[in-house]
Amino acid sequence: MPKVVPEYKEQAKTRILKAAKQVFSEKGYHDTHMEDISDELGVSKRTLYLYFKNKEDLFRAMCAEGLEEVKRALRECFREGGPEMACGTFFDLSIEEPRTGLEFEIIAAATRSPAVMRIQKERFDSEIGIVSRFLKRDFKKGAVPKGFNAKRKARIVIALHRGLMADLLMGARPSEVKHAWVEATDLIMENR
Amino acid sequence: MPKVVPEYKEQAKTRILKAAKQVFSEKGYHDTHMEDISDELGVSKRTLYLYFKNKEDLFRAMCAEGLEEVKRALRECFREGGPEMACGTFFDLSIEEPRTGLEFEIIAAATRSPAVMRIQKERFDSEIGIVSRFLKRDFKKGAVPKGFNAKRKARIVIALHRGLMADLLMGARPSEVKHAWVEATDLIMENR
Amino acid sequence: MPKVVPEYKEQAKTRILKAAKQVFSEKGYHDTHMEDISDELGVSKRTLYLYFKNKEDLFRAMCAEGLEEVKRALRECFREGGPEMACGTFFDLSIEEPRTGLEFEIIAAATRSPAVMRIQKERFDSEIGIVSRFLKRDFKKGAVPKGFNAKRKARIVIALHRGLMADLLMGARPSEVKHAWVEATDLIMENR
Amino acid sequence: MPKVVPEYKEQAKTRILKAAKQVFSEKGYHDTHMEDISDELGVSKRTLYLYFKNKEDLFRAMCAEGLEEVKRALRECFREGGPEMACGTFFDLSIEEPRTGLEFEIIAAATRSPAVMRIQKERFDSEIGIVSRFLKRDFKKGAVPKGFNAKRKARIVIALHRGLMADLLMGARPSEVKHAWVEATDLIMENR
DNA sequence: TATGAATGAGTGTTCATTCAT
DNA sequence: AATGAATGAACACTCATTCAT
Repeated sequence: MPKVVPEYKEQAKTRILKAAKQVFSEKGYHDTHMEDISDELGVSKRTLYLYFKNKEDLFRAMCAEGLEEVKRALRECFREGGPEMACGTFFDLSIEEPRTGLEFEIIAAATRSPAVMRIQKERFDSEIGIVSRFLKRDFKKGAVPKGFNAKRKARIVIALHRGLMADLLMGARPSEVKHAWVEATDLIMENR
Repeated sequence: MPKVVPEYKEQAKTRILKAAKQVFSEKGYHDTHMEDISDELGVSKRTLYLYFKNKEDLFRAMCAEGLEEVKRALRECFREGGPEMACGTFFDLSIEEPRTGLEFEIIAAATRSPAVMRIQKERFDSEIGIVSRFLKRDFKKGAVPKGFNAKRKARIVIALHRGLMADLLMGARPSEVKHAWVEATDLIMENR
Repeated sequence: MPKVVPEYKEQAKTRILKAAKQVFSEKGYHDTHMEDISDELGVSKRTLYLYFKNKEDLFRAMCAEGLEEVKRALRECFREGGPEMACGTFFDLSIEEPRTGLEFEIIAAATRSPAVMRIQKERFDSEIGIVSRFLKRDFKKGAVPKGFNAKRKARIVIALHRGLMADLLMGARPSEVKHAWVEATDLIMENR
Repeated sequence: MPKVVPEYKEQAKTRILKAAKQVFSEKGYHDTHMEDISDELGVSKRTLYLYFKNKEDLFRAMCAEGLEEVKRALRECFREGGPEMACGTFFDLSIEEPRTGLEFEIIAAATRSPAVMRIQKERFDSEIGIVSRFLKRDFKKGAVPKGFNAKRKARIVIALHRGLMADLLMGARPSEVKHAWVEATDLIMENR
């Protein structure tokens, strides 16, 4: 069974990360205790330390895990259909999942932890990279407008999305926010 | 003498809030200890409790204080010149001041503290309100385009700004970010 | 009252050190918990941390404190009377005080902690220094024997004493140990 | 096969004890974890528990094991040649092996554990017994001096040795320590 | 015989807060 | 108004030990 072990370990790690994300999202980093996470999983506190060196390590791993998720989601949205439609799907997806301040807490944490910063920077870059690649693809189909800069447009879209998520968190009406998003992405993408 | 006291108290509070903002920005809420703030001021820890009930109270007060600052800054920018120019000034102002994750931490904190939420929501609303009022004013000078919604545009601009600030925090090149901002605000404002 | 404070702090430290010595002697370093020490004093655990950085720091301070005590005791013994008599007094003093393994634990700890090592080395050197000074003085009164080396003799006496203390700890009969000590110091001091 | 098992068990135990001595010497009792010992051996932690009830049991066994070694070494030294020479050899042997505080830690531990105390007392008695037997033998060859007490002399020699080992541990120069040892044993043995 | 996974019980340390002056 | 001293409650983390295989 020696071959099974590493797989099992991976599974265990993944399960812990899922629970961690859940609890960190609910309570925030500092108000989340290792015990909260282990309780969520139904294991002992001690067990977490078999898989992660300490709380910070677990948090970092959770951040890194999130990176993959986002990439997947973005690719999914932009795979087919034009950019406007993709943006719409992307937004709808974003407001579906439970709204937490975790992303913003991570951004704040990044300014104080080089390790988190690295992960988060990579996340931003990935997001921009993925979106800009799709934009390039889509614009190649038509006439590329003068001065078109896919990466810049991607940055705008991603930043706007992040900013509007904060609006939602602060209780803005989803319909209003969505209208803003649609109007903005239309204007940005059309590049008339 | 009795009349002087309340004034003095206000002064003292203001000084504490300034120090608090400084330290909270540097270290974040949880890693900031009351002692750090009192040290920054050169007073005793105990003194802080003469002016604020507890740490959270102090933090809330600091958040509220920030609200006024932002309003002032926004009004300053939009007072004269068209929206494009105002946006430029606003952005330049934003990148001048030391970049910290405090704003994002507050957003995360707001999701867990109704009091902070209230303050932060008010802040968002104020920002949108101020910007939209200026937009209305400016557009009245010209022909108001069909479907023009000042508040929505304001929301977009403010959200985009917030999102791009995160880019800067994560180490994006200021020139790139500024280009994105200029391109986006142009597209959004022109509404062609 | 500002001048009183440092004195008070010294007093508090001293009281803590006394309690610490008591408990460390009884239970040994690792089985002594900070709470045991604070309980002994009737203060809160937290208070100890106002005066000492951590457990190790407290232990080190206690070791250093012991150094002074030993010096005092040795000087007292050798002040008057010839070396034989001094040795007798010294020994009697040693078996009076409660027998604990603390000294040996410190020796062991010294091999793993440079800070403790430094203190303990200083202790050994002081002991040898004090005894050798007295030996020199006493031998000057008579004819100094050929090849007389006060420091070496001092080292022998101190080492022997240390070794015999272990015998006592292991339950050797005090009278037997004292006889051994007297015979040995006689032989070593007479230098016939 | 059934006959082989007990032998194998003994071998395994011996191997564990050797590793234990190694690690306990390096790190001391409390800073040695069962895992350190199993790592040293390349087996699993759990395996240790097949041979020893618990950590303390393992430590006790290691102490007892040391007893035999010391006896062997002492007998070896004193077997031939006069006492002075034996002492020289004994000392040289002592400074050869890696110097650790383990012996002193055991002495300290003995004051708190009756089981360790018993072992250590036996060790002290054995040492004294062996040396005194040799002294008796050697002195019988010549004229036994008046008041000669072999056991007492043995106690002195052993205690002095122990005391000087501490000097070495604290960084005293080996040559100085050896000179002290030679001078002292000469004086003690000659009994002029 | 041997072990990977899991844990219960416990410790040092921290911090916001209060007491007495 | 201001503070030095003190603390209670809490948390991250550790380690010897056992379960199930």
